[in-house]
Amino acid sequence: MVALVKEKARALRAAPDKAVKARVLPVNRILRGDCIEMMRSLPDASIDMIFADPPYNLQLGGDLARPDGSHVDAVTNDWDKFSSFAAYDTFTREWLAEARRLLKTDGSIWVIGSYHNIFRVGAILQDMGFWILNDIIWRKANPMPNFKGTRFTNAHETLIWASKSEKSKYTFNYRAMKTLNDELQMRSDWVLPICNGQERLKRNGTKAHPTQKPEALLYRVMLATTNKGDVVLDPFFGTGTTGAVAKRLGRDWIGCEREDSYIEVAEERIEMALPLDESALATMQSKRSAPKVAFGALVESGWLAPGAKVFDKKRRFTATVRADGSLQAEAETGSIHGLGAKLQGAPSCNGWTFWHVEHEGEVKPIDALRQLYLLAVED
Amino acid sequence: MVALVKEKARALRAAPDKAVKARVLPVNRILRGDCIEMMRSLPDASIDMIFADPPYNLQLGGDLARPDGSHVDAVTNDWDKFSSFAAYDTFTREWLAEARRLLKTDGSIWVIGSYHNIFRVGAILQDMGFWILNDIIWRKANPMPNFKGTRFTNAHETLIWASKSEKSKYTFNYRAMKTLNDELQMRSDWVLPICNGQERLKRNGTKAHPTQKPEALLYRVMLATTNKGDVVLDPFFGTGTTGAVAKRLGRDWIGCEREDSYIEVAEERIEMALPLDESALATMQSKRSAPKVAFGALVESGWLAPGAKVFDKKRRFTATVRADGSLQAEAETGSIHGLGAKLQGAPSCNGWTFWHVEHEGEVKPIDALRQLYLLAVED
DNA sequence: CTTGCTATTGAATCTGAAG
DNA sequence: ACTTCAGATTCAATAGCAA
Repeated sequence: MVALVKEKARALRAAPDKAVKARVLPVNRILRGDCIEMMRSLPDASIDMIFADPPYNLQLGGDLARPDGSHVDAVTNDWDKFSSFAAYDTFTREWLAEARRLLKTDGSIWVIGSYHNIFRVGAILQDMGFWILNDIIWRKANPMPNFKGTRFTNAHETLIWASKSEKSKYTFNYRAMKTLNDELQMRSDWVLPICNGQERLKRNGTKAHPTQKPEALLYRVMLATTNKGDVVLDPFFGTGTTGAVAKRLGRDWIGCEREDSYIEVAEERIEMALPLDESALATMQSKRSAPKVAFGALVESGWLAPGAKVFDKKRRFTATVRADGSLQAEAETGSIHGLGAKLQGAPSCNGWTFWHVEHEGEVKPIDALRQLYLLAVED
Repeated sequence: MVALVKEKARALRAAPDKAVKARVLPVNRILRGDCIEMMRSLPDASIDMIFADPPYNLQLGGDLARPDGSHVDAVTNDWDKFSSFAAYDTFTREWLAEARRLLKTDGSIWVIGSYHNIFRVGAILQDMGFWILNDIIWRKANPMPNFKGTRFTNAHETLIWASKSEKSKYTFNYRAMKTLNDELQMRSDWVLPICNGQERLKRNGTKAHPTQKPEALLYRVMLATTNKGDVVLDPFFGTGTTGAVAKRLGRDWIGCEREDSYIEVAEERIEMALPLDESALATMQSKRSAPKVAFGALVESGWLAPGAKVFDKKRRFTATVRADGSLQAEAETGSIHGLGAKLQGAPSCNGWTFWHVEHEGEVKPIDALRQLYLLAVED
């Protein structure tokens, strides 16, 4: 078994294309069984992102009744019972160790929980060398009230997003998140409704799973921290929200699940999920991934003549464009960035937005010329 | 010393009236020195509530500059430096052990932190036998942005509220909280602005303390979980927000603080604090903010599928919805507002009223979908 | 006195590819 | 593993000053 796993890992590193991935990884399938054992069958460093919704260890007391006398359907399943915090910690370390082995160097992991378990999970993540990137608050738009009036209404859950290590070059689709949030940076608190209505899966008229997560939550997680074609693993698959959203978003997925009844519901659900087509899947790209244009290219191709004057917005500084794309301001010379930084006495400067020109009677940053150049060069 | 402490504890249990309390407890005073040593001088089971704002162990890297080149004034104080997680844990266990000894059987403790430290604090609290009652999210109305676009904006801090044990008959003023929240149960997420403006204490023109907490936060904590005349201890007193609010609410307080400069500011501040009348309370506690709806939220939650077509009223322009909530019209992409403006050649555009969809056989502005979404999401 | 513009600032684990 | 350098990147609130 171990030899097989190693061979698979080699294959994956050697040629990570689609066919190879499908051959060495059981992609888009549910692995039936204990998640730790199932993870052991997968090769090292093969997973891009892990989403985990482990048991919360809720420690509920007796039955809970609403003020009208009706019974509250609490999470009382065996899988949520642990004899002690120590037992829960052992369980957590075991599945996280496998998760860590499976993650690629630049991969990241999400874990969701409540105050019952999330502090233990977070501390263990840190102890194991994961690097916390954010803690995210899912603020429930419609939480269950605190019927007895003994505490604050528990109206949120916490997600931890962590990279495999401090050095990981993790995926974060900043532009897509900013777009999704009406052109403001996406914050660490997310307002989303809980999973109910049509979305809530039923079996024989009752809820198929006690803690089904809303697809909107997974949608945001996956859009933010994976790319198309990435492999997402969910060790506690349940009714397959992760798989359904992954399929819609063009990501590959692997799920681990013990309970036959959940697997059955999940398979049916994912079967029915429709993948989005290419154009709908596209997201706003960050400038970082855009093709680079050297300032010199604008000079070469005549968008800006050598000898032209550029200046900062307040016209405190003026410089002359030289034939090689460098700038000169009195005795100082340098690149658009370097000279801008030098003149301001700043550690760095984005010359594209710092320097301006007069173009068609208007003052514009030279970045505007770059945009025009790019449009002209395309096709 | 130990004998004296025991005698004090006896006196306190025997006759816990005001005069005795003042004789055996250094009430309404700042204890100058290391918090663990200072706590050792106080008698067992003498404190009703502890509010602690310990160092967060931020582990910051190098300098950080804003996009405009200005410098971010980070927390670089020695008191926030620890050599490792293990060292931080040891420190945490030590001060929490004293805190636990000082707490009355039915007392409770609040600890505030960020993802850097709060998971460790929470796990240690549980290991020591404290019983977590809620984790509370302080959603900052005006957090510092993520200047480099590398993560989600860190827009909240976490508070843990725990009783001394599972059996504690802790104080929770349910009615007061409900009144404060417009007759709705107070939730576990609190929207409050950060401490700035007039409230932010200055010394020689610069902030007196790098991490001063807003009084509104302490106000809610104390109003919810203490009664008038209770003794509140703050082991990390800083500039004395806890003391100022305690005085205004008619609670007694004890603070521990090492730094002379903080003590000086705190003493002056508390001296000036006046008991506040009830009517002022309503204005200083901000109501729950109506969450704004981003167009992306409609996409995430399935009200509008990626790939759907939107168009202006006269159907001059058509665009396709993409996965991140951006729109695409031929070669152009952008947000609902930005693309609307671009296509019309207008300086700006309200995308909510400009773009329309077909919904239930009718053409409606997408704003109508937003209204439906809000109705569905409201409590 | 009001309105509008600009500058400042807040618990921050804050770049990445090429050489 | 190191350095170098192009160049990407910010939201809300408050204070101060000008009009």
